[in-house]
Amino acid sequence: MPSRRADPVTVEVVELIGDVVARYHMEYEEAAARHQLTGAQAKVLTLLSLEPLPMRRIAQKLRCEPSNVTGIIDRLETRGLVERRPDPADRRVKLAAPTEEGAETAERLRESLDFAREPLAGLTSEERTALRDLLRRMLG
Amino acid sequence: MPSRRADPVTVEVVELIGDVVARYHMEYEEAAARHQLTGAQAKVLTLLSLEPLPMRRIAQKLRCEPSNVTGIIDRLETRGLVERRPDPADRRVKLAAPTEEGAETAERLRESLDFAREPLAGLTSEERTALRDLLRRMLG
DNA sequence: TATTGTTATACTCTATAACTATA
DNA sequence: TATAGTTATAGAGTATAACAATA
Repeated sequence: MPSRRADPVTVEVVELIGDVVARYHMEYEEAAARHQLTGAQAKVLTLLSLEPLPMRRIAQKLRCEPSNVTGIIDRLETRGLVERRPDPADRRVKLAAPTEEGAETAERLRESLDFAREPLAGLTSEERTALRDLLRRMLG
Repeated sequence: MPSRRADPVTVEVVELIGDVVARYHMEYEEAAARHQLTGAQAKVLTLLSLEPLPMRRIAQKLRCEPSNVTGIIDRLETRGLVERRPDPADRRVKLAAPTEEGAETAERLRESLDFAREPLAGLTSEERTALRDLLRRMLG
């Protein structure tokens, strides 16, 4: 039960992280919307652009129930961005994979996702490295 | 159009921030769920625990349409955590305010929201200060 | 029997548009 | 007329439970 009173610096860091989270989400949703995608759809399309995945694996990555993935993939498939392929090794499995258009959309999405790239540009190279090391240590 | 290729350190910092965001959200939703609240309900209850607000102001803070706030407050009110009060200065306005139970719930929620407090404990005082300064500069 | 994906259902959050009561 | 809040509606994401096909 880590409910000890935190020191002022820790409190401020937590608040700043809250600001970062809010800003990240806003920019992510906006970037997705620019491509007529919801946040969840953008996330899945980005995942699949790295490698095709079984529905089950997508649910695990999203930390949601598999039944939800059906709808998300349905909507991406309707738009021609994703397709379902059989898995030769297991006929129960369906592999979701981006179409050519889906891959292009994922690439444009990645390019337009500049979160923290611009704000980070205001830091010196040494500061960015220091930030990286601190975040690494924080995340364990 | 800031689509210049980012240096490797920047890319890694962006990824780390993505990890922080994911973890923050997971822990926030879990803390809310422990009190039978959704993320949106927890956010609103926390806002109102600082000061009662007109419906319109809540929508602005949440960056959503005012019509959505009606439902969120409805559900909090049904559970006896929030109440709507008239605004003496403008009879069109309704002020949402936590009940006593709502205030207690908000307080317990705050205590259980230990995100980054534990991970931050692994850093030295100097490191936390450095992290604070870097995040401040990053957020401008 | 166990697993994969789907369907059916219900709830929450979301935006849009139309409505009401005030101002 | 303009503003605050609500209602009505529709779409998306979520969890739960039950189901078919396959392992």
